[in-house]
Amino acid sequence: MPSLRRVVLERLMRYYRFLSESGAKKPPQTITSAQIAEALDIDPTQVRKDFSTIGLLGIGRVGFEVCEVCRAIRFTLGFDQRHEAVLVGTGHLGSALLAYSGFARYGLHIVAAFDKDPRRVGTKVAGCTVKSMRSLKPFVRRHGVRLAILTTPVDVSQKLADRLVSAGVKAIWNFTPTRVTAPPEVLVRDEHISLGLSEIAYHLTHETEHPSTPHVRAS
Amino acid sequence: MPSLRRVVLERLMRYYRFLSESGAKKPPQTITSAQIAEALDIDPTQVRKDFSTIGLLGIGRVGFEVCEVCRAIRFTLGFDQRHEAVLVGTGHLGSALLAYSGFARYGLHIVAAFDKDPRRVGTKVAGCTVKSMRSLKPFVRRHGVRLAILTTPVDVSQKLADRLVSAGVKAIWNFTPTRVTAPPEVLVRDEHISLGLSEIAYHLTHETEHPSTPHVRAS
DNA sequence: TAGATTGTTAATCGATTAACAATC
DNA sequence: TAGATTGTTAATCGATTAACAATC
Repeated sequence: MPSLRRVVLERLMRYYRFLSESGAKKPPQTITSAQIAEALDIDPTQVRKDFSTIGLLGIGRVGFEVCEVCRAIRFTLGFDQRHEAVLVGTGHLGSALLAYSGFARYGLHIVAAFDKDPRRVGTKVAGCTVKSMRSLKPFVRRHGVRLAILTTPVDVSQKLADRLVSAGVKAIWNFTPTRVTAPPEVLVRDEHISLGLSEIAYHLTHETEHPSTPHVRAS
Repeated sequence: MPSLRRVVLERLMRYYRFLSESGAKKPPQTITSAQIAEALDIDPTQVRKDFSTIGLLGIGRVGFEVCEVCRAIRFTLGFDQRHEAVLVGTGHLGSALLAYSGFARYGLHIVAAFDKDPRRVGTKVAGCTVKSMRSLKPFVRRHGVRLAILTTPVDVSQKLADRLVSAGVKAIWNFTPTRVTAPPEVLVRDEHISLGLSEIAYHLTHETEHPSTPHVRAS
């Protein structure tokens, strides 16, 4: 299977969230691409194409089996695998992520938290004991952790990333406002809140000028 | 000026962050599109095209004046305006956003926080007194607030959005994992963390299979 | 069977990149 | 002036949408 583009992965996630949630309420056995498209504001052809990309075949005149779709997406995105992560920076955002219980259903488990502040080291955040930065690299090595979540305040991001990469992580989920680079084989996903802000601020500023601007949904 | 696409707005934000940060250290008067492109991993032509879109002209053989670029981006994205926002939901993530001091430089000011939990109402979070949900609509109306930040746990998002829209907000910044819809003139920007997770989980799952996959940077 | 829905190819659309004359 | 850099048009690339025969 060729490697999937980011836009496709994100749509797969949206399908999965929609189907697994609505399935929880009242399980419909099957669903058509048109119904999914309607709910998520996506073109029905796009839905069928995405499904076909991950090897899902529908049934003519009927649609797709919800369970089968969910299973295929879980398989493709690797939700049934166990992904262990370390989190660095136990400020507000770090605590929020530690406390978030929704990750487990996607196979993500934060196994340790680290902080530079000695007053925080040893305390518990969301049931997770905060470790000192000194123990970061050995921990990652010893446990073979492949994902690091960066929620440090500022400016130390790149150095931290370098250390993590040399310790062996294969992906960095960067919530700091600083850009981070890594070798090609290490995925860096930036979640800069300021990117969202650009769209918000622009809209609020120009909203009165262009009342008829067609609505473009984010995400 | 025609309305700018999301990708353009996000690139403008990245230019702005880079130029205003690097300018803080050691102010170079001018910078070339190639230098910006190099730093941000963007095509130099793209940089020039974006600048030309917002009416910025460079100087042949020299490049662009950093201050002028920053000013033009600030003007276009509306950072010099004052944007007031209410925040709904003072859990971990809500607190993190309230405590984040970086918004002000983009003109964003969170003027009030609201929570359903009576035990939280009246307490202070990051210097902001938490108000009851009953007072949300009147507050938005009275102060003419145009942006709402949603950091509630789950499932109440759509109802809340409807109330906020009827109270007059023009944009919703949605950090909840639930999809929210609004009339065309109201911008909804979703910051679903799970979308990022799709890319992370996929990479971690398939990383060993495709060691030679070209590196695509996020953000 | 008839008709709704799929799977896929072709057409369109938009965004990115290349090329290059104009400019300082 | 010579040469580096811009601004813009044209070419490419990729993603989305339309069309429609195949299918259940």
